[in-house]
Formats: sequence, structure tokens, C-alpha cells
Amino acid sequence: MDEETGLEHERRAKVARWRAEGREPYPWAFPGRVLTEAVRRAAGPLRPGESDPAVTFRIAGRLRSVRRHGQVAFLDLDDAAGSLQVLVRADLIGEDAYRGWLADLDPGDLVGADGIPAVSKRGEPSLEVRALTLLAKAISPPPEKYHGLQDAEERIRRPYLDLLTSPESRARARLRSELVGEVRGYFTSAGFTEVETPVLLPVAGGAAAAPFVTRSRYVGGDLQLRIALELPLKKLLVGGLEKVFEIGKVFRNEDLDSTHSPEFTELEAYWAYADYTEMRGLFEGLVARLLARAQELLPEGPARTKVAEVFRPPFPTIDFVDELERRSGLGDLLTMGRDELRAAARSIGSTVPDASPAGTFLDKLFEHYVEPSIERLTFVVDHPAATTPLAKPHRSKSGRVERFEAFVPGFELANAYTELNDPDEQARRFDEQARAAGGDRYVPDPEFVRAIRYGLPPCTGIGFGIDRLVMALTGAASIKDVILFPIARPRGV
RNA sequence: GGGCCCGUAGCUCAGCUCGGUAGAGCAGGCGGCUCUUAACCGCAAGGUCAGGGGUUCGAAUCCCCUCGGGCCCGCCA
Repeated sequence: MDEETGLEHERRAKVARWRAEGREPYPWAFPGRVLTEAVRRAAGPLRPGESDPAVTFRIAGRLRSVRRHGQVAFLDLDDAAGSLQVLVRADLIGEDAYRGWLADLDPGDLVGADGIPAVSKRGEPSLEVRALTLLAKAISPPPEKYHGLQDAEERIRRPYLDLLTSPESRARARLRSELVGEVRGYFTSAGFTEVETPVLLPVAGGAAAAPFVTRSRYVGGDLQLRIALELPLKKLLVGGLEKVFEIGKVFRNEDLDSTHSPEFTELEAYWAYADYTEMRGLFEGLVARLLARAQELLPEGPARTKVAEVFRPPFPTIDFVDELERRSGLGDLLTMGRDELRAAARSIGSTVPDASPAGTFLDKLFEHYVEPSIERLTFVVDHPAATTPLAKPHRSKSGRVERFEAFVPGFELANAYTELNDPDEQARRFDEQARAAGGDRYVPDPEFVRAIRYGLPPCTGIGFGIDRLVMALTGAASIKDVILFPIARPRGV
């Protein structure tokens, strides 16, 4: 435990005084409490200086500031609905009660108030207090009332402190929840079944990323935390669930930056008897619905306008190979060997390991030559087969797979395929990845191949990061802005 | 992993360039004030200047190392 500061000492003394007087500084509940907006509404018709003794209200919240003027004081109380001024007058509650209350209450305390709606002489809607109740004494003082918590490190380590001083941060948290609710409702009403699949696996597959490893007493050895949802969801399609989706945390043992977090929330959905064209239609419908909701919820301003611009249909579609050839001036990419691709990637400064799969070099080239030009939601389609070991070969374009990615400026938003369902071809693709030593690559999963030997229906699947989706829809600059508890290193000794 | 920047009171920040006993505002304490809303006025209090080492008569300030954070680059479906 931290050492007590002088301020905390003062506040503990107040708690002791409270108890000595037989009052409870941490009561159990505050029944009958309403939100401050109810008082605000009731005060609406009143004129400055008036109050309405016909109705009483009970409110509760965090005491944000106290303005004392001798025999009258103004408290600001914050709750989920916003903030309300509480008017405390010595002539109404008695001078002893008045002095006692103000001596024992501090900013940051959780306080209940009973009173009547009123409007101050200066026109501020208020609750004119008849009684105050301490609901929880704050021992530690809150951050500064005007600037809030500015220190970037403290905001990451103690996000609750940022939340308690910043209505904007609280609004952002609720906005994310609303958008996730929309996503869930969209897939559910499209007939998808929401499922949960294991986080702990013998081998984390379905993507190329370094896993976290943990120890299981039950299996008597190591387990890995999932890096994607793909493989178990497809097994459910083998099992006869025809439309499934999952929203859940996945874990990749990598660095944090403005668009990557070691743990993040992913959605993946799989749809039997449909292909990637149908999936694109479904995704565009989702985007339209989310955009409408986000525009409703976001405050008016440049950020909202920018978001609307990025997500305004129709969305450009570019062919991965054609666009990369056009912008890079490189020759026929599909006939280039791995050595040639590696040389091209080296020439633009990429430092990926020499032994990386050919697809990695293609991804690097695309990232360098094409991604920076993306200004609006853009679909990139029909990638070279080497980039994508879990996608089905393109029905007409040789050397390609049926795949689309959705990009917004700055990052990839979604990734979808017509899924590979030929078990022998799947085994060959895994072998290819296994042969390319070094670098992160798809780990072959024989158990998955075994599962689809029983028959995976033709199907399409999509995956996207919920965090990034919320970023794009709210104009957030960093993934940390949409995660309530971003990862932080342990504090040094 | 590399480069640059940052860390001073519970919080928000000055002070560092050019070394000379640590400053303000908010919050807290005491006193005053019946209409404020970043209330105001007066008094007093509050510090491991992130941590460690070095240079120096003297280090918050200059140098080195470590820790934590930010931005950029690299790596990462």
C-alpha cells in the first residue's frame, strides 16, 4: 500500500469524526434515487430564484466541486446523466447542519441529496437541499477539477481516474458498448448463432502471430492463448451449425502501438453455402447501420464529419495484384519467385526475415506502395494465393484466392474469404507455410485438416477487430482511446 | 529492437537554455463572505525534483546508467 499523504490523513480524520458521531461513512444503499436529469426537467419551468416545494427528489453522485459563500454553498454533483448544482442554504437546514456538512464533505466524495427543484438567482437549475447523505467517503483526492487527469502514464495505469473526471471518456465507453450491441444485433437478426470457443488451446492457429503461452495443471503442460477464432468456428460448420459468429478477446504476443494491442476484441463470422461476394454485401450492410448509429451518438464536429466522409458509399474496390503492379512498376507479380519478391521488399527497406513465406514479401510491398493512398473505406480483393493459406482459390483468376480486405486510412479493418474447404489442398498450404522457416507464419493444425476431411460446406468467413472498428467509427487516433484498460508494464521498483 | 521527447507537491504546470538553499494555481487546513458555476479575499502548511551513479566548492538544472510513459521507425493477422 502507498504511504498516506497529508490529504488522505485529513480525510481519514473526517471518517473517524463521522463514526464517533454514530454516523456511517459507507452506508449500504440509497433507495429511491433518481438521475439528475429528472431534477433538471422539473426545474425547467421555474424562474430564477424560484423553487417548487410540491415535489421532492433524491439524487446521488460524485461531488465534483464546492463553492462556499458564508451562509450559502453550491455543490456540483455528477451522475450518469451529467452534472447538477446542489444549493445548500444555512437558513433552510439550520446553521449547525450547514457547518457540519461543509466541514466533512470533500470533492470526490459520493454524496446523496434530498431536496426540491429550484433555479438559482443566476439562473442555474439546482436541487435545493433539505438533507445530505454521505454514501462513500473518498480517502484519496480526485484529480484536478478543471484540467482532469493529464498525465499520459497515469491515464493508462489508472483509467478510472480519467473516467471519473472526464465525461468525454465516459461517453466514449458507452459509445463503444452501443456499437458492439449494434454489431451483435446485426448478426443475430441475420440468423447467425453467437457461440463461444476456447481461449486456451494446445496450438494457437488461424493466423500468423506469436502466441502467449501458459501452463495447465490439467493437461500437465503448456497451452497457448488463441490468436484468432477461425479454426474452431469452421469446425462448428463441419458440425452442422450453418451461420455462427463469436465476439471475443484474442491475444498476440507483440508490441503495442496506435493500431495494435496485445489483447484485443475480434469478431469472426462464418456462413455456410455463401461466398465472399455475399459476405461483402453483409458487411456493407453492417457498415451502413453502424455509421448511422455512430453519427447519431457522436457530438457534432470535425471528427464526426471526417468519419462520415470515410464511410460514405459507394466504396472503391481495388484488385490487389493489378493495383500493386501499377503503383510499384514491378513486373508480373504472380510469376515472380520468392527470391525476386524478397529483393523487391528489401529495396523498399523491409527487414522481414529472409526465410519468410513469399506472401509476407507481397504484403510488405502492398503496405508500402498501395496502403498510403487509401483515403476512404476501400475494398482490396483477390490476393495472391501465397498470402492467404486458409482461403479458397479464385474461381477464375489463376494464382489468386477469393478474398477481400476492408481498409480505412491508417489500418486494415476487416478480412474475409471464400473459405478453403478442400482438406488435401489445406494440408498442402500448411506444408508450404511450414517449409518457410523463420519469421511468424501459420502454424499447421493437423486436427483442423482432420475436421474438414468430414466435409466443410462451401462457406465464407469474415474477421474484424472490434477496437479498430470503434476507432474508425469514432475518429479515435489510438487503439488505447477505445480500450478501457490498456496494457501497461509493471511499475519499476 | 533503433531514434527523438517527457517524468518537479494529491492534481495541473513554471523553473532546466546559461549550476547558487524549490515556485504558482487547484485540492486540503484556519479565518472571512447569502447566488456562485475554473467563485472570491487573507494566513499558514504541503517536495525521494522518477531511481542510481558521476562532474562540481555547490546539481531539479550538466554527463552516464536504469525504470516508466509518449511520438516516429522496424517487427507483427
